[in-house]
Amino acid sequence: MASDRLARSRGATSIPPALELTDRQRTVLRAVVEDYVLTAVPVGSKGLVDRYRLGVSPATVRSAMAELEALGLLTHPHTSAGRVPSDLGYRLYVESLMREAELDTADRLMIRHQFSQVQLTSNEWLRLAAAVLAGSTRSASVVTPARARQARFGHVQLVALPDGTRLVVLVLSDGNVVQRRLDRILLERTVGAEGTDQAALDVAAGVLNATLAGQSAPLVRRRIAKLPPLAAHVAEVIVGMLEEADSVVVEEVFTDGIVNVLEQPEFAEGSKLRPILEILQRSDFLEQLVPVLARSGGVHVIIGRENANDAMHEVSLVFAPYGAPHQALGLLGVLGPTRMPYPRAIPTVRYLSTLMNELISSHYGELQ
Amino acid sequence: MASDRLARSRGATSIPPALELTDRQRTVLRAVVEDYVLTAVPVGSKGLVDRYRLGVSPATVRSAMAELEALGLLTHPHTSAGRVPSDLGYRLYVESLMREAELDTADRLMIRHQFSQVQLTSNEWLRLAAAVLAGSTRSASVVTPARARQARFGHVQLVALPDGTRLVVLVLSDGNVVQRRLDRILLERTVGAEGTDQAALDVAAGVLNATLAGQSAPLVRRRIAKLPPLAAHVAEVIVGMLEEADSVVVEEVFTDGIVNVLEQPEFAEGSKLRPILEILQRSDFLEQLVPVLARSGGVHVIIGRENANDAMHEVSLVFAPYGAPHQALGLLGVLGPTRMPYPRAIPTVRYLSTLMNELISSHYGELQ
DNA sequence: TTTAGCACTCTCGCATCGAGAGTGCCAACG
DNA sequence: CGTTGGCACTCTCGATGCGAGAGTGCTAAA
Repeated sequence: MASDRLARSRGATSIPPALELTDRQRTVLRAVVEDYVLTAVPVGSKGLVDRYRLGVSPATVRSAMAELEALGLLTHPHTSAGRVPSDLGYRLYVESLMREAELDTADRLMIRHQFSQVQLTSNEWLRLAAAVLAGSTRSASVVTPARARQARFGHVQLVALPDGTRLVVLVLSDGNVVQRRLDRILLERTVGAEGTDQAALDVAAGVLNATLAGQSAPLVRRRIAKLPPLAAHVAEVIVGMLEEADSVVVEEVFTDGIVNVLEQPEFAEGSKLRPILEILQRSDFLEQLVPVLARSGGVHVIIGRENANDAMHEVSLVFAPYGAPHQALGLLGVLGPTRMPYPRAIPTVRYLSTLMNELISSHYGELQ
Repeated sequence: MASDRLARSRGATSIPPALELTDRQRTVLRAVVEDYVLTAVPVGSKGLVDRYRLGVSPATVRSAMAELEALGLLTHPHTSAGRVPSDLGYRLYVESLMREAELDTADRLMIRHQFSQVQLTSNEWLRLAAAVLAGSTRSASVVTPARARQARFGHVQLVALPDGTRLVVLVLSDGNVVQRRLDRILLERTVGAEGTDQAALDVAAGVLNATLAGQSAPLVRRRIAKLPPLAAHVAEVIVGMLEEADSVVVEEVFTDGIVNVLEQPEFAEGSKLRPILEILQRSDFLEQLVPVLARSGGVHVIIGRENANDAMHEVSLVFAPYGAPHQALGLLGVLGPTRMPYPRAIPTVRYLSTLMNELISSHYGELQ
């Protein structure tokens, strides 16, 4: 049950199947992870016994720690420091040791209420999602708009503005709206100056709406030849708009809570948070995530070096897709130090993704 | 000529009118500022003479430095360190000592070319502006979309989508497009289920376009009573859309180059860049800037403690408005340490703001 | 199998110290 | 009289050394 909602991004660091721990080892590992996540200080045997009422002596804990270290689940910063979980240790913790801290009902209600206050189609919606994620997990959060993997024609409106410009407003089948201005000179060259008043535009829009519904860029292109001049000209523009929409996988990134990360002691040195800022500003990285998340839904956790990106050795991601299945896909998640409060982050990301799925499908109705 | 394009945000730290420097003092101050901006190391008399061929002995420079310090233009981190410009020193440098480093023609052409590649109405345009600013000045950059201070009705289209939803696509008179979904239940309650097909919507849109052109939210509201049911219902929604547009001063912030700031030695300690991140994420601060920039166009430079915000003692801003005069107003600029390459930043911000003005007015034509 | 004891190791904080950079002042010079 | 060289003085910075403290690993006993 844990494995279906969590997936590793690379097999390299997955847990060896033979890795079975004794009860004591499991208890100690759990305590070490939770203490270290809380305090950011390498944890020693003495303190652990004190704080977690383990009912055994420090010496016993020490030997358990040594075993866990031999298994690669804990590390030693140096001879005489406490233990710190390794990436593999976190992985094991996340997959089978952790007790998830679900959001309580009051939180859920409040979040739901906030979402009901803003328009689904506005960017405010995504900003809100980012703010909720960041606030609830005290990490940096990322949300990208939900987009169809292949843009399809939904509905077009052609608008003649009083200043003479002609506007194409295209509603994609995933509900997104894109617009583009028609070039005056090009327009006049193809159809002559006379035939582009609002009436003529309405006719053309009618033709396009009747013939292009649900078509992707290449299919629209194939129809162009059979259309009357004005409609054909607009259809060419529409092809461009669809192609542009296809070419962008992650068009915009909404982010919040960078300051949360800044406050973590591991990022006190400014240069350490460079990789995080880069992720948040460049969408390349998130784009790599899209296919992974699209394939299997649910929450994905990527811990430290499990990440292919070298710069992100000390960063963990907790991400989930959202959107309408087979229709539109967006990403949301949090990122912070590997020392992340997973028991909080995972349920929060999961809740938000299901909530947004739900809101989308109830608003859009049973959009074919 | 310098004073009309640069304005101080607060009079408190303005240069005393009686402050007249000898030629030597001016040369030394300029050299100190430029050396410190370059190296981030407090500059001593010896090195200054070596690097800037001042033609006098270190002792002479020392006495000039002492005079400048007495005038409040330089400071001493401690007894035995070199001199560092004070905020006032930077101010004087910016206003009368600096030789601006204009962008060369190749740069201008390249920038212009990049802008010609993207749609004016898309966010890509703003992202590009932010990227250019950040790249050219090696600071963090900020760009906000150009918005009318009061939203006015431009043109409306009502769209019946195949899935049954009804969409309001409103083009504001500043060229921005906003959209909202009509609530099905509310809609049926006011006009009955039958009268909302595309034909009926077209009629209503025609009525609205004929009566509401150029109207602001309160004026639209006054007309509602005289409209037929469907048009009246949509008009109410439009009032909401206009009011929402009015209520947001800075709706979105496009930013780039945070990593540039991160690389500056004064921000090596992570916590130092907190104020900068806050500006970039919260729009409150930028909103305060809007009225200042709107009143007098041109490039504004705010240096360190000239800024009312306490957290920004070590940060300088170089900002300019852009947009169509009396129509739409946006902000763009860079921010970095007070030790900023002003001779580069100021011309870049100025060029970009005039370029964007130009592009906007040529695209939008003579939009009354 | 668990526990207590103990020697050992390594970090961290603190104090010390000398080198180096830079200043301010003064007397001499053109 | 402005400029310059000389010189004593101050302060930071990095290296060094040292002791306290925390934590481990091992071993022998319960």
